[in-house]
Amino acid sequence: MARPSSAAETPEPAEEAYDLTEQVGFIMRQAAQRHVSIFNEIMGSDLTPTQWAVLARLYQDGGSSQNLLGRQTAMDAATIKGVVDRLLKRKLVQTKPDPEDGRRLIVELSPAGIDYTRELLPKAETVTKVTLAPLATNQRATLIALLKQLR
Amino acid sequence: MARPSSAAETPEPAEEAYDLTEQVGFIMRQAAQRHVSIFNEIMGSDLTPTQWAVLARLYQDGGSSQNLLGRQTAMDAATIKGVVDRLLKRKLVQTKPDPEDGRRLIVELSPAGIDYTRELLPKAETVTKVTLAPLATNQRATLIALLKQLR
DNA sequence: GGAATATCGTTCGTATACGAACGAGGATCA
DNA sequence: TGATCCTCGTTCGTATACGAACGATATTCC
Repeated sequence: MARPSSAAETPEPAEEAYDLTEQVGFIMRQAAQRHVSIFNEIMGSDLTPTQWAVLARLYQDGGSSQNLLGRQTAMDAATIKGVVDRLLKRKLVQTKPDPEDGRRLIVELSPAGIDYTRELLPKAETVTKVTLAPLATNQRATLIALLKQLR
Repeated sequence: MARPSSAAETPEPAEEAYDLTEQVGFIMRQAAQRHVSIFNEIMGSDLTPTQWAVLARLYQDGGSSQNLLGRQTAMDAATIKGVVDRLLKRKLVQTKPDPEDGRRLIVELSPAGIDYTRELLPKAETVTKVTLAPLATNQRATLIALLKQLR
């Protein structure tokens, strides 16, 4: 019962067809969208994830130069500038020149920004909890460990 | 040797401080950034991940209405319009009214778009491979399974 | 048939995201 | 000291991303 073989046949067993919906990038984009949606629901639409990243970073470690702040929050120089500008407009952060380096602009939380950030911290923790809610406890640590390896 | 208890003390053991760099959202954003960077290196800067998503989806399943296409590629109506417009300008897709529904605009690959997509398929597979390269084989399946649960 | 409702595509405004280019300031080293 | 190189902040242009509102068309239901 052997099949007749022909030169045109490809001998490879089941060459996987490209399926967009199975690619990491596509799935990760969807997961990120869901996360942002949860963020907006819980934190309110007046603060974005990147803006929160800046506030949280400044709250944790105090002020730093604008470019360094960008590196710490995973934004390039152009992006962090826009974010800082918008936080400045809302007076949640304040800036001053670095006395030790004329190129640098030090960004730090304003007193109002400190209060604002402190009040939002519990909500931020909830965002993470809700995002990870579909996973079992041990799966959450696994996911985070795997994602860290992809950075 | 019991500690004197006071009303101000919190009895909880080791309240976890909020650390931005340990939150899924932040880590996922970094992983996504790395992925896009790999995508741009391999696919060339003349095509974005979302544009590729549209081409790949149309290549797999043929034309569909613009809004449906957006849902299939995880973009809202406003976003998919911009993406389709830019692909139209490059003549990689073409549109026509749906004869069965006067509201719908059918989007499909142009002949040039079919060729273009077919040529890029191997590179798209490479993008996924390179993105997942830091992980062991079994970890890759785990990561994808976990991300799918977060959508 | 006709009214309420839903979907489709479009437009506007705002916010990331990032490559590229630029001038000003700082560091290195001959 | 001076030339070279690097870093910092800024600006421009392009591309997602999405809420909100709008008119046009379909569908549903009475």
